[in-house]
Amino acid sequence: MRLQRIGIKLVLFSVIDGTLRVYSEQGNVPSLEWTGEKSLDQTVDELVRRIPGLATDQGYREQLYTFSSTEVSPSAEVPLSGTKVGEYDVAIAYYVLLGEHKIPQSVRSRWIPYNAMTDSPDLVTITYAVQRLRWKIEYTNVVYSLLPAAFTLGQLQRVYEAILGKQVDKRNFRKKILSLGILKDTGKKKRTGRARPAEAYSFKKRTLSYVEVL
Amino acid sequence: MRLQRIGIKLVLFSVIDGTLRVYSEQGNVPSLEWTGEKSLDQTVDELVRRIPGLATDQGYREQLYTFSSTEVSPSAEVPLSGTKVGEYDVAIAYYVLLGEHKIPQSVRSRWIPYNAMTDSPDLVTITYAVQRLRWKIEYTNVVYSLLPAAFTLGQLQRVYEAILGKQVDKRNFRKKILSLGILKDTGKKKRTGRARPAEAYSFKKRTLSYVEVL
DNA sequence: CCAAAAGTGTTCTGTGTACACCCATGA
DNA sequence: TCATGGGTGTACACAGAACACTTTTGG
Repeated sequence: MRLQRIGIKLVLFSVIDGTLRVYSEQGNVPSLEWTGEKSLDQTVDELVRRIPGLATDQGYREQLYTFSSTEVSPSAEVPLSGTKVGEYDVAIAYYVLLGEHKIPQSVRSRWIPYNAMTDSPDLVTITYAVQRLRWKIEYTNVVYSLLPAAFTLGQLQRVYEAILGKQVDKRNFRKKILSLGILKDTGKKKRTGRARPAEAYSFKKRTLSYVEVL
Repeated sequence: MRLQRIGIKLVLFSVIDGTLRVYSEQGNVPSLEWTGEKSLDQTVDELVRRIPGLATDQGYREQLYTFSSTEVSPSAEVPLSGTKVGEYDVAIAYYVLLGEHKIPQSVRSRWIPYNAMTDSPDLVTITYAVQRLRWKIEYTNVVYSLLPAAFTLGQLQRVYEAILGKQVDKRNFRKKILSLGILKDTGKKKRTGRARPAEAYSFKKRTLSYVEVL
């Protein structure tokens, strides 16, 4: 029985300055060997805690895929050709969503716009993570994890636009998002720029829930 | 560094006699320890080959999830509470789709209707696999892997109904499936029951392709 | 002639999408 | 007063869903 090295890879997302970004050092996504001493979850926690300025127990987490360095068969989910698992035989990839407000200014230089990661060895993982995230925001309330407790519809829309990579119509966006019934109006106002204050909303639930598409 | 045991679990699906079934022995889904000597893919192959009456390189395969026996954090994808990974510390689950015509009559007794698996220790895995399969047939042509090269629209509809667990309207089903443009009319006829022969269709592509929802 | 499955259209409803202007505020 | 973002309604196109009868065949 050959010794296997199992790694955990973490794609950390945040929407900062209206741009979807990932945390990266030297073009790589954070990773850690899983030794089996702790659970997978605890290992992911540890990986998050190692990121400058972050605590654990923050944000939304989801397992993405388990990549194998020797994978050959066609996979429906992930375009495997070109997949790098780096120094590991198997890498279990996760993504985590963090609100901009939880990331100290001082460490934001390591948060890179995801579409500037084209040369990263982790490109496949990142691309797949973005795809999964795009799917997820369409039919769940996950974006709660990228926003502060209270926010304006404008802020919310900018988060969606950053993730989807395209602009959406303001009126249609509001109509749809309000019809989903996942937001509650706080009755307060909030100013985002230097212009007119906007109504502040919050999520009814700040845990993942699937949206009634009816 | 503690020694970890990594398992591969396999949910084998087929639609037999109009019912979605999984292969099971004593209520368990096939599994195998992954020793690291072969790739994950090769190990899955080996697991398929061990099933009575089956060859490898058959059907559609997709990785589902990597379960950890010590998982505690809430997962969006999979309801983890109650997840059993059996004798392993970590289990990587896959599902495979096989056409009824590839399964010898003599071994069909081990193919159990999926909704009769309520007492299986693999219930969570199976349930999740069914959910993923349901999603997948909505926006891809995966069902090709559950049907012979030529089939009638009636057969196709019965496969959909078995997977979705509900009946669908014949006219609406035909309208939609034909509009997707994934089928081609063979010009031949095929008789399924003892009644009027039906037009035979085949899939334009028998590899996974995503369907243009327009 | 009967049982069994094949085949075929129309109507309604709801959702997505396109689209333009006025309002409140701070600088 | 100007720049900035907030806020609002309508019309059209398309897709999903409901719904019933005739046809072809073998037994």
